[in-house]
Amino acid sequence: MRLIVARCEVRYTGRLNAVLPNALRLIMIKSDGSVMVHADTGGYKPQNWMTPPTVIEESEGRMVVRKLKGDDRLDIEISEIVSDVTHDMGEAAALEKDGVERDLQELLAEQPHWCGEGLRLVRREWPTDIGPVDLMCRDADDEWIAVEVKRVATIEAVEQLTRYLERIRQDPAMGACRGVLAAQTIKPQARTLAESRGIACVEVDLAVLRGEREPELTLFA
Amino acid sequence: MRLIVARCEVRYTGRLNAVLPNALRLIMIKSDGSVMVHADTGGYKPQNWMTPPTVIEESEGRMVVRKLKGDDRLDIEISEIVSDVTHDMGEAAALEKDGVERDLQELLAEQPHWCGEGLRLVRREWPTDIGPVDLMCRDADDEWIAVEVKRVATIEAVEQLTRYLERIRQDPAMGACRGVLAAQTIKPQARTLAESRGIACVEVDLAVLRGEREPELTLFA
DNA sequence: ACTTAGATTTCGCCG
DNA sequence: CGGCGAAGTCTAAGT
Repeated sequence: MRLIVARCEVRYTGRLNAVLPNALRLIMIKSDGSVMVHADTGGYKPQNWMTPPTVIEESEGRMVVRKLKGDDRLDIEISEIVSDVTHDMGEAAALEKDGVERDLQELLAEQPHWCGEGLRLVRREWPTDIGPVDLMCRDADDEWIAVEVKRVATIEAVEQLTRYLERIRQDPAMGACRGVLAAQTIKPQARTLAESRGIACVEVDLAVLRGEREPELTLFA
Repeated sequence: MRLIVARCEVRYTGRLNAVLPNALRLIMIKSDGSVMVHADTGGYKPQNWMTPPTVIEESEGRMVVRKLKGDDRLDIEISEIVSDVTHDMGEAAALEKDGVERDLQELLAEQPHWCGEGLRLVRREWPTDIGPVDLMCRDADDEWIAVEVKRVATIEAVEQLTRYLERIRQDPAMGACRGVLAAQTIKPQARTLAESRGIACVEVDLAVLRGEREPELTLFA
């Protein structure tokens, strides 16, 4: 990884055009060809960048980064170099995440009763022609239930599930299929829209699903 | 800006849990409190990070970054420091962009005929109770046309325009309002859904709108 | 303070 | 390789 602290002006042309006026910034060049231009503020995001695969040309006071395919182009004009160091970092193992939507879906697939009493799983990722339904279940009366799983459920999740239900119900055998929206958090507006469309809402707790915590019972029992 | 190259192990707990095994990485700390952990590959995105506002505690071989509000927490355990430098960068002027959705909307507002023959603009950002329609126009027959502008139009853009049309048509005077989806790129599924709902699709070219390029005519005229 | 919509979204999976 | 959906999305703007 190469770290250059320099006074520079940066131009990006490609999907749009963008200009960074001359100022002191960090230019980070990774060994995979990624180039990022960071200011000392602005958090997280580089002010300008190019993702691999790239071709980097360097000449006196100038660096041109091109995308291997396409017209994207980053022009860095360097007027003063404060520091320029390179570090060999070797391989860094990838990030291991836990608690994303997929984990939630897996846990609910194992314990579908959290989505509704007496539910049993028929299939995960039930295919429709507009995409897969997260969980397809049947209840004690053998009625079909389509479950959409989200970490945070917004109005869009309700629209998504509505589209699926529309398609599923076209099959006469599943004309009575109901919808359930299961999420760690359900936005109030999403809940309102869902209920107005007859879609049930279930807020689930990851720790409870894992048996690490008791489910909260009625507050004033 | 402080740049630390170090062998470290990083744990994030908050919205989810994530672990980065011990390896050589760059720890970037901006003066606004942003903390990013970058590997030498992986482009653009830090492997782990915390956006401001943060509180940073540092002790021997350990750094704890907490969000000022909330339970988010980054634990960096440092086993070896290769380099640790700080640079005063001052202020860096912001990025100036050109070619984002707003520019597209402005250009189409000036030349609404690209959205349909004989169209004239009534108003940009036409207000409805669920948000503003990008462009509201009338055609040669004085019929209303609601235009949704996107850089890249997905199925969500169609849903958005559909919601607007639903509301607009509740007004008896606008009961026949038509919808047009205008974008630089329209995804196939979005086009299919739009057309099945009677919404017209128009792909527009920024360079053509600016008169920098001739519109492509029929290929085999 | 909270919500909504855009982004050079990026990223990963699956066809 | 393209399309689609998730993301610790992030970020800016509006209410």
